[in-house]
Amino acid sequence: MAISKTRALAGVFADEARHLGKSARTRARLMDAAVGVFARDGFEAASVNEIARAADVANGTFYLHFKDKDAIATEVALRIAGDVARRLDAAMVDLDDAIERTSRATRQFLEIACGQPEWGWALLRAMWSLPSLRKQMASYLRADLKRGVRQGAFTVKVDDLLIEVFTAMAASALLARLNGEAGAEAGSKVAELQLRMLGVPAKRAAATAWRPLAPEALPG
Amino acid sequence: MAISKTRALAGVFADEARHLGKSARTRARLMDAAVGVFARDGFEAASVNEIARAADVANGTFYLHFKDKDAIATEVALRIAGDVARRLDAAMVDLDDAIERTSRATRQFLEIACGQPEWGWALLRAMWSLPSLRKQMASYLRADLKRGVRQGAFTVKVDDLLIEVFTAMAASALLARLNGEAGAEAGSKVAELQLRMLGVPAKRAAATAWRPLAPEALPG
Amino acid sequence: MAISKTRALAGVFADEARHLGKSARTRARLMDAAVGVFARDGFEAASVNEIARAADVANGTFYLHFKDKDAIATEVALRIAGDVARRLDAAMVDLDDAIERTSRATRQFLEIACGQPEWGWALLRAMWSLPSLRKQMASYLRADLKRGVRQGAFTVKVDDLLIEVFTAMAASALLARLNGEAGAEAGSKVAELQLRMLGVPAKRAAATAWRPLAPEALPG
Amino acid sequence: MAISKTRALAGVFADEARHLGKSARTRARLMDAAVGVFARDGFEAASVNEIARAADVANGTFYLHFKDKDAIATEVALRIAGDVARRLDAAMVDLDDAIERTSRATRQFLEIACGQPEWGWALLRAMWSLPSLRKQMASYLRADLKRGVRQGAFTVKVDDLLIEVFTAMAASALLARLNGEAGAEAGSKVAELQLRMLGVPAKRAAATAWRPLAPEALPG
DNA sequence: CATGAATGAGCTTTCATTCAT
DNA sequence: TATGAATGAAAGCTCATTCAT
Repeated sequence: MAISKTRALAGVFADEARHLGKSARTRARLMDAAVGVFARDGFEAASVNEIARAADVANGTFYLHFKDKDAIATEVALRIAGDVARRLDAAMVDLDDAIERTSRATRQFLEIACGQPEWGWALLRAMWSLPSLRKQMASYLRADLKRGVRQGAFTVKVDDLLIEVFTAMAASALLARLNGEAGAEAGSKVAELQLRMLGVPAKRAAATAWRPLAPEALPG
Repeated sequence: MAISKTRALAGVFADEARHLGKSARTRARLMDAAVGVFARDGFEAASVNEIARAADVANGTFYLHFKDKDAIATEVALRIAGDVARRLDAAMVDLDDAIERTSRATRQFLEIACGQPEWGWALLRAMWSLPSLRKQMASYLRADLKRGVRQGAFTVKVDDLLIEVFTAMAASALLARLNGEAGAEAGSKVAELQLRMLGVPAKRAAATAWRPLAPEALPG
Repeated sequence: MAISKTRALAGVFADEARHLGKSARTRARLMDAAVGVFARDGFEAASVNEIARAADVANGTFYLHFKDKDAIATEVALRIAGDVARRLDAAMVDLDDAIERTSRATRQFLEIACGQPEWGWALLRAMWSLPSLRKQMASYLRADLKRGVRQGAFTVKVDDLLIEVFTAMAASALLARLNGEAGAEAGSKVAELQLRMLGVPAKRAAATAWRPLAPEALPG
Repeated sequence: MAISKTRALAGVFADEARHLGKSARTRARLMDAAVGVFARDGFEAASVNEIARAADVANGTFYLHFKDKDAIATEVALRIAGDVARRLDAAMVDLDDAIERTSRATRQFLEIACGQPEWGWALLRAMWSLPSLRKQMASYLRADLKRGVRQGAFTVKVDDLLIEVFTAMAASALLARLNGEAGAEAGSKVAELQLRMLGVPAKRAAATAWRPLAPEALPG
């Protein structure tokens, strides 16, 4: 516990960089700080000085590590997205059923993003302004949707628009949760709607989406 | 055609104010300019100076007509949303079937927003940063969804989250169209997905969503 | 009483101009408004627009009557100073004793200026920034001081510096009263100090400075 | 002499900060510049940009060192007042006679303030708009006036109004000297008037106020 | 590598002033 | 005369970015 507490304080990136060189550690501190500042002030209102201050480095130091505000924002977003995707993947590595996979992906995505609201906000803002991020997340998703079609579970054509729409549904639920307008059940609600949309019979959709998540599948 | 071209150049608000006093015309010019700047730069990045320049008035003139950027943004967003809602309403005044209404609302919303891409972008950005705008649009939608439940066509619970999700689906399609990633068929695609999600049988959903829109129902 | 109330509402200048042409009346309204705005906001912070608004005329109208803010300020100050001087003069027309005259001048000046705090502030600010105003007020004063020397009551050399110092003493008392730091007795206190400074024996100075002012000598 | 000339050019604050860090030196330059601009334009009319230009730094640099115009004005005024008070105090440390002290305070105050006309103007303007400055200067004065009363030399009641009036007399002499309307004798003249006002017999007042100031008591 | 003082463009806002009506 | 919309210079202030140390 003490360790995880320290982790939280130091920030996830700083923690990962603990054993790297000084430069990498400073860089990581900046990224952790950026996540916090973006989440608090929003991307536009965040200032480089503020990020540097939060990272406890001189403002000039920022520019040794990042070209500008956009650069750190993009990097942070991609790293977060990559991390989230990796965790989702790991949680579903031995799961074959597409319906189950799709439902879990949405539900666990929300759990992870809401468990670390700062990351959640950063992700949300990044999904809005970084198409490349959406593309990255889409590749995992596309595979599962295609799998569902192959398995005869989904009766839709899998194309870019479907991916966008599916993603937007999850994103809107994330926004509602981060805003406090929706509770923990939002994940199941949206997963159910998504499955219905994909052609899963209502009963099956409800059963899958509302089945309790195994504790080991939850974020740690 | 010549006329509609002039209209486009002058901007919709300026056009409406053509016969009003000088003050109202300047105000309208500023609103048209704001639409363009918000659409191009986003709300946060837009500057009052830029809006004034686009409206071809001195920067000080802006403050004769609006207290600040928020004031013009809110007014523009509400006027646009009101205009769109009015047009949707008018097109469906004699339509009773909820499935039909819901499908049409999404499809025509996209037609209208894409027909005037600047308005489309402004709407999209406003929906992101003005919750009040989402609430306003939601009220129309909620009525139709409830109607569908009453008619036995929709098998979902109508709550805030459903509204948000439904709206997000339309918004994601709008984004794809404005980005050029999706074509005119995006409206039907999304409408179909929405109907499936609401519980409409796949066949009926497809039939309704892809039925050609009567020309008179299209925006003029 | 009703009349004097109306006077107060309309402003002194407007009242004086009641029977003049329209232009003169507008001009007078502007001057009354300026007195109020200068007193409330200070000269620097006062804006022409605000004066025009207080006078209930269009902002452009201001420039038909005054070249700029300085012009109206100077004119207002000189008119006020002239008015005050006239009233002081009238109240002392049959008074020969220089000691008495000097004491009364200070005390009644304070009464008048404090009776109309807006005029008081305007005067005070004007005395600070308009040397010409100080010169104007000085001429009356110089006559009385010389009279006192002639009468053998004052044992000082009457020169510019004495006038300035004497005036500054009255002004500082005015400031203290307008600030609420001093009460009605400030006039007598300062008058006594002035007389002592001029060489009047302490007893005589006190007796004169603290003798109740005849009611008819008070401002109406 | 060459050195003292350089000092004058660099400004007193900059000179004091010569051996400090770069930040402190820039800050000092800004304060010197502010003294000059306040003296020339007055506090209200002075602009931050103008101060920065006079200090030969970028406008943004100003805000690295001071929150706003008020902050630098207050600091400058207090530093000047403190400096003047310290010098007066030092020159009178072994002086017991209240009459002598009071006379010297006024005369040397004028010498100091006129020896550095910019500081004189800044002081004058600050006394007008910063009551806190008057209060600070008053505390020294009050002690000497009370001492005079204790010693039986002054026959007045020492209260706030007396302090204000006494201060105003010195200030008016300072103004006259800075304006060029009065010469070096103004100090003695005013000191004499002040002593007479306080109750010192005319002869003694004149003798004290006009006694040549020892050279070592003059500002260096 | 890191620092942090300095920069200056650019933002929001106010306001004295002009001018077509 | 009077109006009031429009102007544009200039104010206060912020912030991404550079650079000497």
